[in-house]
Amino acid sequence: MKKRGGGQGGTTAPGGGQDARRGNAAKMPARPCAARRAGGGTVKITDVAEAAGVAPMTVSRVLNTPDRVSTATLARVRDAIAALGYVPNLIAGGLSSRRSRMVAAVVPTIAHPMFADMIRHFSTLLRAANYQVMLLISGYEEGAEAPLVQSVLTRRPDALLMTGADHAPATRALLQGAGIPVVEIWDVSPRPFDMQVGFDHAEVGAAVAAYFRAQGFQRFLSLPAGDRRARQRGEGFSAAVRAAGLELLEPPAELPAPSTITAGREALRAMLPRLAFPGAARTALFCSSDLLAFGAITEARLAGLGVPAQLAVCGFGDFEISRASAPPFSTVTVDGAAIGRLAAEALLARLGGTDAAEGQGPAIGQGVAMGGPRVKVPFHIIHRGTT
Amino acid sequence: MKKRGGGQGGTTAPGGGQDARRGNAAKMPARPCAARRAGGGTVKITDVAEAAGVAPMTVSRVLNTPDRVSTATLARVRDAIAALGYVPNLIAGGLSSRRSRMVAAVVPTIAHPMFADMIRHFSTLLRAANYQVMLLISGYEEGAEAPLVQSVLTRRPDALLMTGADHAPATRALLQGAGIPVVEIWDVSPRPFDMQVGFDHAEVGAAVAAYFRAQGFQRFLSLPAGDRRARQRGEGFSAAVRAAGLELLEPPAELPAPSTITAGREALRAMLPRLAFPGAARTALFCSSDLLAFGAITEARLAGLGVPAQLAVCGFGDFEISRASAPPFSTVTVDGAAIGRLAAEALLARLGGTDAAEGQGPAIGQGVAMGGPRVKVPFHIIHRGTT
DNA sequence: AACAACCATGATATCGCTAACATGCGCGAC
DNA sequence: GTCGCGCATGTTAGCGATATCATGGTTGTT
Repeated sequence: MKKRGGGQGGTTAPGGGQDARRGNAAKMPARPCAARRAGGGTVKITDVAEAAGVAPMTVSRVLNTPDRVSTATLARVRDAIAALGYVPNLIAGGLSSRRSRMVAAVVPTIAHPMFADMIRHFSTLLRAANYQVMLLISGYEEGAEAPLVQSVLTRRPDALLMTGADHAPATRALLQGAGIPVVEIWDVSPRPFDMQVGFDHAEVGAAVAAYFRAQGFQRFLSLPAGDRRARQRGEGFSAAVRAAGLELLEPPAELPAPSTITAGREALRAMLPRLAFPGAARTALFCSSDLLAFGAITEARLAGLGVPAQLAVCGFGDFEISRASAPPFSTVTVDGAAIGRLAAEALLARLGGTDAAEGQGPAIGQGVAMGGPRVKVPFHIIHRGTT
Repeated sequence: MKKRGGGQGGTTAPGGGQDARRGNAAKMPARPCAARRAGGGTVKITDVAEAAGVAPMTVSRVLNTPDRVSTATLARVRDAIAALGYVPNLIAGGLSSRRSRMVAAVVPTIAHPMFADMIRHFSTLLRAANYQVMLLISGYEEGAEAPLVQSVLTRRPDALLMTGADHAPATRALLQGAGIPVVEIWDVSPRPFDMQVGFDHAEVGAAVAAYFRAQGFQRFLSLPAGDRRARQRGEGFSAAVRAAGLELLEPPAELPAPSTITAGREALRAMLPRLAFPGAARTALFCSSDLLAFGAITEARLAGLGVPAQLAVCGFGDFEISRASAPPFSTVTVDGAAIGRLAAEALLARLGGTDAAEGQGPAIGQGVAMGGPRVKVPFHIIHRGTT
């Protein structure tokens, strides 16, 4: 009673026949706003049904399974929808159908170009299948994930994308309870929670070490940022160097996460005494991020250190700056777009293909074979002038 | 009937008394997963109510207005919630209460550090008031906004943040119909849709021009990226130069949006013939983004052009690279964090303060006076070595 | 001592939409 | 001609929570 009287915004519509106005609205398709306001609330499916002279269920079909509605009815209902400016209420629809048509994506940061790329491709594919992506930024703190996941599960996403493969027991329990498809990206682990699309970060470090060794370097340094996967890359590098019995410089204090140019500069400055003395051997530096690498190169040149003559540098991420700064520097590239795409395809396959409204066959067969639940995407070292 | 038999995932629970199992669950708080699975579906509020021996409404109160529940009941219900691993269904709650506890934020890109900053602060404040932020990436295409807004309105956000102040009529109609608070950020316009927190981009350009003129420059160049607000900044700069009757070089073909380092390099390379000939006058360059500025500086130095001796450069955005590259370059800074914060406070004020669950007084009086609906945040030119 | 005011809790009726089943109609097959 | 099948549409009954009003017990007040 009172409920219906006051609109959402708290405004009260002056007295007047609702039904009469709605009847009018159907004949005046040019004034959606007027129609909207007249009702004192928002337009709902029954209003459209009434205007089009059909049952609400038919309107629902027009929106969700238009091919099961006759052409004439379809047109009539669509006209009514346009005339009234009807915007479906997915909250109600979701409650009824038990599908939210929403996929949540948890990433540590959006500032990282590679994550931005991944998300873009992931969203595009899901949107084409009629899912909306809800993006959640978790940061790099370890304990922040579970509350975030709990809060998003509250909205009953149909599927979940998580960054990283190691989760707190609390998080795992939540995911288990939710019973929805989950894809972990950007990392692989021996014990995936559900599906995975990523790569082994330690392998990246090892590959960079091998790459440097093949060029005859005898002295190595690793600068990893403070997050878990950056440390894994650094550790893979250091382990390979140690295994080969070569010299590994001890890095300065731990760097922040996410990485910054400034951190790279400061770390390199701290290392200068061991890099720039007369007769120092060439050193091969691996940075866990291109931002660190750019900072290190900047500082090295300011200090008069030859790059790559005295210090060779390889970054990670293939950010634009690695290509576009002078000189361009070597880095490791991972196809972030592919990760986003593969993750989306993996989820869509589990969700039962694309939506009927846009259906062009199942999402599988797109040229990608999701053999198992675990997909490793390749990475490559790009040789530029700094190695 | 059939509905209740099969769970969400399509699995069927083997025969067995549900009620008996649930009774057990209440006595075995250590096994939430078992409890969850036993029901054949997800745990709902009635399950918790039964386990705690109260009415569903009381459980709802525990979750939403805990101060209206007696201490003893509170504890009992909370135990039951933990024991069953209950995750509230906000889809159902939202339908009933007509509040989604969700605020949608539409931004053109998340790659831009300033947007990332804004969003972070915006989200933090809203989350503290028990709202979730749904982030939507619109890109820089003009027509993409309306469909995006329509699709998000489908989820009935309680409020909306939009980037920019100029929207297509279709978008405005949608917003009007939604009847929710809207804050436009990152720009101000003479005719705000609802609330605004931003600054005048043309003023930025004009200020940079004045700054250069004060240093005696006679020759100017503007490199704006292809998006609307970047062009406004460029236009403000050019207009000021023209108004002063000074020389304004014609820039090369339009740059892309969002801006890149590479675009800055290429644009500067294209301009070299008019900048680097013998006896050329000093030129003052304003770039609509720090990425363009970095590219331009990089290319200028490669071409042997003295910076700032022959080419002075000022960027926009105060990205890390403007501070951390060598040399650091001049730029315009806007407090993105403040925009995010002010936008959040403006919305919260309209939404009626923070949620009761976390309530610590209204959001107003946080030290910021939202006088009118339109807040202009200041910008500053940061002088570094390149001007 | 009687009554109002208040507090904690419960019962009931939706919120707007869709799954599942029901209906009626047209059309081809035998 | 009649049966049966399939299509377009309608009817009914929730989805899981909360707004609102109702209830019974407790406290404070004159």
